[in-house]
Amino acid sequence: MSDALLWTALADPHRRAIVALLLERPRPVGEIVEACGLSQPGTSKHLKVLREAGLVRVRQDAQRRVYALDPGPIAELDAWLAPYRTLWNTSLDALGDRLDETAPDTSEKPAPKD
Amino acid sequence: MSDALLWTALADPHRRAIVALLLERPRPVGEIVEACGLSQPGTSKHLKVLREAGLVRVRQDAQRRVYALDPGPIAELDAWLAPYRTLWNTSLDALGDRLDETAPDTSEKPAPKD
DNA sequence: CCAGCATATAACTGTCGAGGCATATTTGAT
DNA sequence: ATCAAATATGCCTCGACAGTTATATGCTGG
Repeated sequence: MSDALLWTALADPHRRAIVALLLERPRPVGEIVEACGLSQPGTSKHLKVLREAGLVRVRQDAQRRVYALDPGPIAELDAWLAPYRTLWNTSLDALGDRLDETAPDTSEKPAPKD
Repeated sequence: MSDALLWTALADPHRRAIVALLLERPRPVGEIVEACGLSQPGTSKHLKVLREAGLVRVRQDAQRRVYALDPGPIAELDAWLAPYRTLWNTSLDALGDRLDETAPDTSEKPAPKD
């Protein structure tokens, strides 16, 4: 489908934070609310956007709704990225002076900031 | 810089189209205007957003301004994506055939922890 | 300097989305 | 049946942003 939903979903920093949270483990809404410091309805809305983008799925457990990450759409993102990856692999030398901006130790832990 | 600019820049479909155009080759503004079917000022505004996100650079050639893609920020996107890549390695390796990950010979930067 | 092309900026408008509060809905417990 | 807990939805406001037209800026040749 159109990846417009995917991009708009990930465009919001709160939603990226939620996605990062769910990368660690599935969580009920309450935990997510507390983690991202938003109101519960606001968080629910973000979760709805993420659901409609296919980024998360819900499992019902008593009154709780446990949200979990769905890797599919993120794989789509990776596919979108693929053509560009060749670009910086090949032109790494030419533009390398611009590329070494990030600290060399940023690839150790899966700790998405933001 | 903050990747918020990067995400918001790529959130717009016209801007993604421009980025795709510049992947093929650098282009002056006129070409981009014609390609994405927007007004010239509108296109210029999008280019400004892409510039401020670091996604494109400009080279002045007489009256023309030739825009070219800068792979740096897209590499940041790839870095953001990295933790999630492991996720679909484990769960659905059906689409995992494209994951050469970052090139193995990029000894310049320590390879993502695989 | 002047004319003309190519691009950027300004000012304005309409739309969309984020965030808040109040409320509805669903589920479990007593 | 009733109540409480957990989550979703409706309504509202406000600010951000895309897109337009008109105008300014910059560059080049004559």
